[in-house]
Amino acid sequence: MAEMTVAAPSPTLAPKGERTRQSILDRAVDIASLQGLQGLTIGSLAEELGMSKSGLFAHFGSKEELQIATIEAASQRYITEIFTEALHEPRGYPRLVAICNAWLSYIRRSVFPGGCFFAAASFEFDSRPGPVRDRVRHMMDDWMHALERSIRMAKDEGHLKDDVDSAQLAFELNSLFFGANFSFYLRDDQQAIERAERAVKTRLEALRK
Amino acid sequence: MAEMTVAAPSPTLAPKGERTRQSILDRAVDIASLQGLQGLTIGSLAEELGMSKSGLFAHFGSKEELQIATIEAASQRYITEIFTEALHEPRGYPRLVAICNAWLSYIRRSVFPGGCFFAAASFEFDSRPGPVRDRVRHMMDDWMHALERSIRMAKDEGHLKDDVDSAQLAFELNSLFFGANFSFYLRDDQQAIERAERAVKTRLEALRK
DNA sequence: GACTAAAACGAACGTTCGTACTATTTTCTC
DNA sequence: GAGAAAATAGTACGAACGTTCGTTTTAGTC
Repeated sequence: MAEMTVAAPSPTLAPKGERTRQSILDRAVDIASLQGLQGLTIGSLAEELGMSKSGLFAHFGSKEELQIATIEAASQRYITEIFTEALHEPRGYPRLVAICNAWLSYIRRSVFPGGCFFAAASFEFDSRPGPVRDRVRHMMDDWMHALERSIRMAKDEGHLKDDVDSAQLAFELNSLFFGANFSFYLRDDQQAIERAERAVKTRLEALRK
Repeated sequence: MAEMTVAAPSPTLAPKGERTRQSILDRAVDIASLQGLQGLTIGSLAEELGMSKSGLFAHFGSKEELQIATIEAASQRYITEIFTEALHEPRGYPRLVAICNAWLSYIRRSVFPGGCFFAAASFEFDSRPGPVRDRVRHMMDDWMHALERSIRMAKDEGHLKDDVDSAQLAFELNSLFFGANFSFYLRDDQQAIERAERAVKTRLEALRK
């Protein structure tokens, strides 16, 4: 067969393996958000990508490593979605509101096709000790701390009352986010996001200085 | 071997099959709360109960039927735990508070060893169409409606402000419950339940008439 | 363009999955 | 306590699981 390298696939700088790995994980994240991290299987993932089980498997070495890499890939998507735009807002109250809105928008737009990857993973692995649970937990600890930090900044900027308990408020906001996910995806409640918006707004304004 | 029916196993009136079925489901509910409804397998369930796969299988006819029966069994435990005592409280505000406290107590006591069965099932099946999702959804619709009803009763009794939106408040309370489950089981946050209690109390008292 | 290393494949492993069928044991009823 | 009915066990099945291995193809380097 003639060698007709018509055009380089694209001016990608990363080596082939890295590119494939990324495309595997992109798909893995979507599947896991629909079927769970347990329901994510190597065979069906390979089939969807049109590659062999063994070829795919070689990238990770074990199912557990695939799950962990999938969590890592999902983190990146999550962080991008929730923080990227919000960080353009001035620190304090505006940024906090932006984060809340970004979260609810992320649900409405189904950034993960099966709903928030981490809400699902949290409830799937909350009682299954092991490296996968550890990673999910670590990610959620990071997220909660980031949320607390943005609340603390709003206090520091003098936007929220001084006696606001950051961890308490972060707990409440996160609960509303997960509640929105629940009502939106399981109950098909189109009002779920408005409800969460309203609750967030009411709560924040009550604590405003 | 001599027939030594020393004592009737117990003065049970239900036929054998029914008794076995119930003991299977009791165990199935616990396993599913830990491993998920997907992770609940017939083989391991049979082994734990010391019976054959086929013998167990015959009770249900399919894995899907086992899952549905497990959901049904979990509903009963749920309803008992959340409502039985609370219904002794006078209708209105006291009963609403009792339901909230029962929910949080149900988490603290790990009534299901892996955390709330329905929180887990909701996030596991929210995007997986089929009879199992339908049952989970139906159960959760019932639960939310029951919660709304108890809020409406509190309004009718004149305990809550007239402009309280029952569906909105039910959404917020349920979100806090799920949030407590999340923080308690995934993050091992011992304060999770107090936080939820505090948030519930603050919210309810703000709406009190 | 040749050489090397990385990447992907194909086939097979042992195990477990859910399910089907038949035989045996146990329970219930008269 | 005999007979019918229900419950359980045993065995087998095809498919899918995660994983291993040896081979072949591809990509990157001089």
